[in-house]
Amino acid sequence: METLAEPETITAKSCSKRTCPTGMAGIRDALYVLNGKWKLPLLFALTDGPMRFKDIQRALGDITPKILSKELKELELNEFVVRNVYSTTPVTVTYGLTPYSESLDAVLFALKDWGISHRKRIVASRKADIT
Amino acid sequence: METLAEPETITAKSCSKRTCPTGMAGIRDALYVLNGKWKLPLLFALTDGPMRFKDIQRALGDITPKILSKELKELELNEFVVRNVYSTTPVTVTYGLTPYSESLDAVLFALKDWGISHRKRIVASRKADIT
DNA sequence: CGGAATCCCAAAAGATACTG
DNA sequence: CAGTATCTTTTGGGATTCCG
Repeated sequence: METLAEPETITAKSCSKRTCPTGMAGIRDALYVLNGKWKLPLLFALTDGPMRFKDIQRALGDITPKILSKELKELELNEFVVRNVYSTTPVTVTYGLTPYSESLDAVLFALKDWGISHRKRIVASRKADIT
Repeated sequence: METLAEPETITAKSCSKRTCPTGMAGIRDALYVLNGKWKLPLLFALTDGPMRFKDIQRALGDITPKILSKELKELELNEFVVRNVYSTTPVTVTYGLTPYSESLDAVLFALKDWGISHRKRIVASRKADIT
């Protein structure tokens, strides 16, 4: 996995129109790195502090070790996550967020808040259907 | 496609810990509705106003009509998009954003901004590699 | 133009088992 | 515990063709 798609040179410094190439490219770049079913939930789970492999697995519910391992590696590659190994017996490994990962906070929170309020809306409209 | 995953009843009203079940569920709910490669770019593209099918296709680059059609239907189902039909000959169809879709603005902007600055970071570090 | 229909493929994700 | 290895399934997405 690479860290980013080919860098289509972007010239504009800022964009008034929201669909300007830069804006669209921004969306796509972000999605390119945060793709898949697990990366955002994973990052969110780690915001409380480093966790061990098995604990992450439990926190995310039904992710298999294979997938989890792969996702963690990709997050490491993109410098969102650090892997720490402790020489206990048996060995202990934790995964924690990097300082750079904090740059994603706005995205994470916006997404979380929206998800929560969206669910409320859906639930409310379902009740209305019944009534 | 349904509009939301099964409504695991959430009790907590607010969360101090970021990884509390509600927060995690929020992320997953959001991702459930905004999944795939195209939904966010699509919503972003429409923020400048309604567009016709073919124009959307061009704006997104290489999306095929089949996929575009499917994605638009899902966005319609979730009340982010409205389909407008004009009885011209041949018929004209436009897709526009609903008021509810504005609730996604924070997500869209956060994602776009992050993507832009992330690219800058990558490009800068590549130059550093060369130097 | 605005799609639907059909066929096809690669990649993502899951199940299961196994190892140091 | 912290993963790896294999295998299988799913599904997202693309190519092409065709129709009103």
